[in-house]
Amino acid sequence: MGDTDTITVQATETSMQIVEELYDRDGAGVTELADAMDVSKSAVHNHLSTLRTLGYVKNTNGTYELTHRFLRIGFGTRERNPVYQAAQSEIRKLARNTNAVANLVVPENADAVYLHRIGARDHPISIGGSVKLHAAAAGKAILAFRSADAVDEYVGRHGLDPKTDRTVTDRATLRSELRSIRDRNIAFDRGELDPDWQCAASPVVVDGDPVGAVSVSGPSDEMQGKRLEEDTAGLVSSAAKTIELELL
Amino acid sequence: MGDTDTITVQATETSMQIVEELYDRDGAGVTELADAMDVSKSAVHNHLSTLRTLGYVKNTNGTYELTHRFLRIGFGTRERNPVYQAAQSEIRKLARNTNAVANLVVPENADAVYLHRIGARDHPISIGGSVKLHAAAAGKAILAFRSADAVDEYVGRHGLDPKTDRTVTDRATLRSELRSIRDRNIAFDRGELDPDWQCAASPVVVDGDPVGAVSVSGPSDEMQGKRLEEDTAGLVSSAAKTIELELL
DNA sequence: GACTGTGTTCTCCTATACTAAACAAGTGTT
DNA sequence: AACACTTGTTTAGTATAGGAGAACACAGTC
Repeated sequence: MGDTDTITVQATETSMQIVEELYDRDGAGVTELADAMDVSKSAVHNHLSTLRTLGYVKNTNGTYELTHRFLRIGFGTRERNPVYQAAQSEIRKLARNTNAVANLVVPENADAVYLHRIGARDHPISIGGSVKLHAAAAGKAILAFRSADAVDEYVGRHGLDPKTDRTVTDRATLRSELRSIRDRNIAFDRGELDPDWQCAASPVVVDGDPVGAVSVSGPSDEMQGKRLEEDTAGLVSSAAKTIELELL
Repeated sequence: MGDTDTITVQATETSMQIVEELYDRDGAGVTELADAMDVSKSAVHNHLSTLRTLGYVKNTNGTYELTHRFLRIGFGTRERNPVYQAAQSEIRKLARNTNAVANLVVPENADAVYLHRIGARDHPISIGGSVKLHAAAAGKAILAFRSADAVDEYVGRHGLDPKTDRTVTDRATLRSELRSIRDRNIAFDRGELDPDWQCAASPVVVDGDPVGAVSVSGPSDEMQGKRLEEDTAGLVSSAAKTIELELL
C-alpha cells in the first residue's frame, strides 16, 4: 500500500523527457538534448526518429521541434470536459463585466489547471498551466470543499511550498482560511501566487465535489479593496453558481 | 536514402498508442486497452502507471484518462508560432466581417493543421485537427506556392485521397488549379472536404515560402456564388496580405 | 586540407519491456 | 450470503530490443 514510485517503462520516460525538453527549449538538436539529459546521442536519436514517425516531432532544417499533434489532444480533452463546456460562456461574461482576467480552473491531482482564460495580458500562468492548489485563490476554493482528510493528505504529500512571501505556508492558517472560504463561498489571493496580482475565486461544487473554480484576477493596484472584495467577489460567486446549475 | 520505416523504440510507440487510444475512447480501462491494441494486460498496466507518474495520465475512479498536460504543450507550441501570433487579431476581424468561420492553417509535413478558428459551430475539423493539403482550400493555397518538385513529391508520397466526391484526385487537375490559385492568390473549396461546406482561402507567403493560409468557410447554402467568390475572397486575401506584412 | 561541429549508422551486450498465469478486489446475480 | 464473472494488479522468467560507444558522413570554418 506504499508508494511504488518505480517507473517501469524507462523508454517512455526518456521519450517524454525529450518531449518536455523540446518544449522548454523550443526545439533542439540531438547533441544538445543528449547533453542536457544524461543519455547517449544515439539513444536520443532513436527516440527522436520514433517520435517523428509517430508524428509528434518534426525536423525543420536540422533542429527537432514538437508538432501540433499535442494541440489536438490538448484541445480535445479540454473540449470534452463538462465543466469547461458549462463554464465557457459564463467566463466570457465575467471577463466583460469585471473588465479583468477571468479564469476557469479544474483540479488535477495536486494542481489547479487553467482550462480557460479571457482578457489576459501578462498573466503569470498561461492556459494549460498549473499551480499547486494551496498557492492560488481558485485552488484554495477547491481545497476548501474537499474533506479534512483529503486536505491533510494533500499537505502531507506536497507540503505548502511558498510562491511568494504571502503564500499560505502554515497548516493552521490554511485550515482556518479554508473554513471561511467554505462559509462565504469566496477565496481571495492577495499576492500569494504573484506579488503583483490579486484574485477572487469561487468553487464549482457538484454533488459535494469541487470539480473546478472560477476566478477573476487583476494587477494589485487595480484589483483591491471594495472592487475586489465586493464587486468582483459577487460576480465571481454568482458565475460559479450559474455553472453549478448548468452542470446538474 | 529510402524510407526507413523501422520504428526503433517500440515502448514509445506502445505508450503513444495508449495515449491516442485513451484520447479516442475518452478514457478506458486496462483490459479494454489491452484488447483493442494487441498487447498484454500487464504491459498496458506498466505503460499506464509510467504515464501516470509522469503526469500525462490520471486514474479517476477506475478508468484511466488523459490529463491536461497535453493542453499546456499544445497551447505553448501554438503560442510560439510566429504565424499564429501575427494572424490572431486578423482572424478575429475576418470572422466578424464575414460573419462566418475564419481559420488559420499552417502546413506540417503533408497536413494542414488548424491552428486557430473563430465563429465555428459544427465545423468538420476542430482546432489542432488536420487535413491532407490537397483536400482543403487552405491546403491547396499552401501547395500552390510550393515548388513543382515539392508538389510532385507530395502527390507521389501521399496520393490524392478523396474526402468527398468533389475532392481533387487527378494530378493534372490539381496542377492547373494550383496555377490559377497562384495567379489569383485565392483558393476555393466547394464541398471537397465536406459536401456541405464551401471555403475560400489565401496563402501567407513569407520569403517565397508558404508558411500558412487564411480561410473562411460556411455552409454551402450560405457561402456560395458572389458572396463566396467576391466578398469573402476579397476579405480573405487582404487578411492574408496583412499577416504577411506583419511577419516581415 | 586538417579541424570542429553536427547528425547518423553500426555492433555488442545487458538492462528491460514484454508474456503468461496467478492474485486481488469489486459487482451484481441467484 | 456465497456465487461466478468482472475488473486491475502483481509476480516470475525469458527473449528482446534499447542503449553505450565508437566509427562514419557531412557541413561549415579557419
